[in-house]
Amino acid sequence: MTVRTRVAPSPTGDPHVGTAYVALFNLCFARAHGGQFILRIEDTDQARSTRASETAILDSLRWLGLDWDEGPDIGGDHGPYRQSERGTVYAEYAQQLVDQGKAFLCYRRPEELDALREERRAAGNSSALKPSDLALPDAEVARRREAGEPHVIRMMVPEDAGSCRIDDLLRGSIELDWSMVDAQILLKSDGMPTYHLANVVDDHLMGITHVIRGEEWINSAPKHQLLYEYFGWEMPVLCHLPLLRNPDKSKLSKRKNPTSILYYQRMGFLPEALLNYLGRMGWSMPDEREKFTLGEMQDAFDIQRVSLGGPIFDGEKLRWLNGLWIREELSEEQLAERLVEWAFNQETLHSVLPHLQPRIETLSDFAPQASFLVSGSLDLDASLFDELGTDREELLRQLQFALWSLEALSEWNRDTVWNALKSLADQLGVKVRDFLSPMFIAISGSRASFSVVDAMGLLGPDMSRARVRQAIEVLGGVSKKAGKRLEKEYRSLGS
RNA sequence: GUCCCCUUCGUCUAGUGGCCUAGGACACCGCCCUUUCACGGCGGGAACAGGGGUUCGAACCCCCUAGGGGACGCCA
Repeated sequence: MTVRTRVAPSPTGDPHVGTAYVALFNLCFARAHGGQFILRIEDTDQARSTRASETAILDSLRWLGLDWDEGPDIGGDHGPYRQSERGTVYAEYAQQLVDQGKAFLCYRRPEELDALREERRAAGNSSALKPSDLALPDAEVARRREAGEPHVIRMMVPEDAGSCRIDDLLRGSIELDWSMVDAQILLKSDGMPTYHLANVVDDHLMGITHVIRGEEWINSAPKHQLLYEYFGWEMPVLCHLPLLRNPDKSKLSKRKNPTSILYYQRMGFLPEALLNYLGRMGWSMPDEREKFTLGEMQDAFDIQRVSLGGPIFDGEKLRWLNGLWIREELSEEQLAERLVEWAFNQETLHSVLPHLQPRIETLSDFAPQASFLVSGSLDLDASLFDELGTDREELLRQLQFALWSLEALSEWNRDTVWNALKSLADQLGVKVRDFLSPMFIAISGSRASFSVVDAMGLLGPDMSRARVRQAIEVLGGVSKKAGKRLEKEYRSLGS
């Protein structure tokens, strides 16, 4: 048995807890059956894939204590999609399907696709585009080819009514209508495969027998099954895990909840406890014990004990569990080591001292002034903001805009943060100084602190964003309606 | 809008037809321990979404309704 987890680095490089969640279950399933667990980076989007985001997620998984097997070499290391050589392998498979009439070249332009989808949706049906919808007169195809217009390769899909049966390890058989399945692009115009093609080809070449992934993939299972049929390969067993949710039950997203593993690390959670908590999401030990190690989970693992209701990732119990680990599993010696490792080490001190040495008069000034750097959520008081003399609505607007602009940053350091905030302040016509003062409070909890952008650089993206989010809450929050209005205004800023 | 998945205390869950007047954990409340606060101990309130079947018997099986979620990209 061989199972794998596909890891898609996020555009901002945040290693997502959902990734760790799926990886954990894959690992336990594989190990419980004496099989192999492979990790595979999946990112065929050249525009956003970076080596840094790959490293970030891999490091985070390692920090959690997850380990994986090497897996067969099917060409290139874990960043194969950026190597043109590897790209052609997928192109060859796609071409093979074209030759067999199971895929076709498509010269449609993006605007045409939009129009076609809108038309279908207006007619009251799904927006799945079929081969017949996409067909162009031969002459037009020839014209576009001659003109050197880009094309993609799409897969053929059934056009008539009927349904496709998918077997799921947990849900039994699922019937999905073919009408929902569009002529999926297999090879993009840049020659890179889409996830769907890469997924099937890789899994086959790597001898994957079981695919355990998030529920969000159920709807594309027919495409994958069809591809296996087209290639004449054996289909792996599918298993769809429930999705981790925000407290409002929507799919766990960083807009509503901290989702980055780095955030939890920074918050001072032990990797064992976080992993333990993830193991309690939708799963339970046969004896219902709350605290267990990865090893214990592996040994007791039974995929059938996964419950299907989407669990809400809610930090309260995680905190309790983390406390339990600190109290019961760590000796005083070990706890001291953890603290040093976490923040109280030479390196961290050295990154802070340049900012604080000029500002302290006694050594005892240090801790109070640096405390916000090693705190989780701050004890923020709304009245601090009031002293600024800006009304709350305007403060909320500025903080929300700042948050959005910080959320969009793919690289995080004092300069990128400063550039983002500076240009935002300019666009809003606010003096940087005035714009930054509420940020000071949000980040440090006080009006007097060293440079807020330096502080954000030290705090890192997750904690900084969380602090801004917290400030917004303390100031009364942004209502759904106001949020929409602000979003519109924010979007118009750039143009 | 269309299709799919899901539905036990506020939250995480146990439960796979009789052991269920539904068990545990977090959170909450009360008491005890204690120079404070935590920790710990003891106790309390709190749920089978609704309606129909099937069955001697249904939280568990079937159907309908409702609610929630997901998917519908040259993202993964």
